Amino acid sequence: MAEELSELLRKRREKLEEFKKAGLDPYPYKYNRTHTSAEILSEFEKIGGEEDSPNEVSLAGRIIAKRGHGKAFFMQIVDGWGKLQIYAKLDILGKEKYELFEKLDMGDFIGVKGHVFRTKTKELTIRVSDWTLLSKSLHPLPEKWHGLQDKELRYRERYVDLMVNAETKEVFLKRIKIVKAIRNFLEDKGFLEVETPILNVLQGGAAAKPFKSFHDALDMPLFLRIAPELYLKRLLVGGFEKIFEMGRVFRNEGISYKHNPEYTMLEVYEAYADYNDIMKLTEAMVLSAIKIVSPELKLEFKGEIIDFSPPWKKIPLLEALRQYGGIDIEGKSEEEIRSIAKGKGIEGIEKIGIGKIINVLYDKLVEPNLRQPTFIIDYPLETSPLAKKKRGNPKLVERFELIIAGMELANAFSELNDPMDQRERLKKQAELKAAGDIEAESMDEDFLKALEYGMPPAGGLGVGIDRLVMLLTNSPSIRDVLFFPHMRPHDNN
RNA sequence: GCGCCGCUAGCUCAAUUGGCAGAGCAGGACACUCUUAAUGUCAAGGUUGAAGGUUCGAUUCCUUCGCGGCGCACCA
Repeated sequence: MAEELSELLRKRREKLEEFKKAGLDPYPYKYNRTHTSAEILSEFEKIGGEEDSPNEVSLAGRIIAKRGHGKAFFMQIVDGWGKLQIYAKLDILGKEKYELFEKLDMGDFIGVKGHVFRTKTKELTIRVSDWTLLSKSLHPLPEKWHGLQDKELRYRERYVDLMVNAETKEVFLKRIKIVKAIRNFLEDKGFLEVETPILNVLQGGAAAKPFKSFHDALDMPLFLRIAPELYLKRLLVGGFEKIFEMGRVFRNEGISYKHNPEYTMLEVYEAYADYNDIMKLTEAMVLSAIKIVSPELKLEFKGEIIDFSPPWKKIPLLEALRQYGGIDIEGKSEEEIRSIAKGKGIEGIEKIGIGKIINVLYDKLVEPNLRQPTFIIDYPLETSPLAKKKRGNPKLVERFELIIAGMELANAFSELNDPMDQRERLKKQAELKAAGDIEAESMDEDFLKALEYGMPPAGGLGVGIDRLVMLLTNSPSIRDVLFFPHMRPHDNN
């Protein structure tokens, strides 16, 4: 193995040995720092050109730049809060400590102690009186000017990407704030955060292909959840009136700029509310997150300006087909709609039902053209087995999706709570499943039993958190907002 | 799953028509006590993603495979 290491890796291992020989522990257990980089910058802001800080500080972090000058040395240290420059001098450290200091590599963690002063170029800097090795780095860092550019490496070795590309870290800090803003918004409104099973006996709550797993002791197959919906509704039955869950769901489907096999979904349920109430809630909640990154409610996404100023457009699906697709299917027979779809070049629709055809028409003709925030409302009954029929039109359901930049951000309905109706709809789903539709819902008798006990009228909402973060951070791919997006493994291990 | 593009030193990138594979940064040696993409001098660093083929000669042309990116399909 040792012979196969490149020059650079070998050199670093040699240095590790040199440090050990000099009596340094390359991996000590702890370090007492008095300040973070940000604390030093704010606390010693007023220090002038000629003076040193009255007290010594200590700082810990990673070396990200080295500038040697013979008998003096500058380095940049980065910690969790920012960067700070340090300055070491042979006179102060003494020959032995200074020569070891010179041997430090980019990427090594050190702790330094010293007074804070301001350099000729007005930069706050620690004058190092003592230093400690905290962790020896054995790999070279990427180029200091361009950083790590290769997308594959950035996703695979995210730790390096985070180390050297400040913009990457920014995106994830924003993600954390966005998630927090949404939690705060819901908690302020009296919603309680709950947790439900991820290992499911049945597949349900969405139209999607699940991942399969297996429980050895129980000797039974399990599915990773595709949505928490049916468990959250059981909680409505149990008496929780305002609840939400933010968590990972898993879908065994293709990967694209807006799809990852596991992603973070927010689901919200409110008793005694309908989809109109949920629409208002959704708008207010998303706006509370947008304010984190853009108080003026306008932002750029992939070169396009998205204006989030409320109120957002609200268009019935059939109306959207007229406006964006140039087709009018209102009151048309199934035959006529099929021929319209064929006329638009939609393939493979002979076997699917009329509701699905309308969905396909919508997906092809409308959704890509919806760039500004828009609620599409009132969907065909057939494709929404968990939503209540629309008041005054039983062919439709009370459902909306929030579309921004051609992406579905949210999906919500007036939740179906009629156990007889729900049983009929799940029966149809079970038939589809038996006929080979792997995305169809399962017949969930326990869920139906819960509904039979009585579930209050309620509105429910699902939000794709990753996609929201994409929009708010101008990230072109879902992989850019996931610390560790799914990647095929490489051969070499 | 299909199509197009990419893969060259640790990193960022060059390489003319198929003719000795190069630079910057990082790393090494030397010099340098306020630099900040520090600077100067010198030396080193490569199975060009993998395997095969065509050719006197392949980073370059062809085939297969791997990984990635983008688009399409599927989906949220």
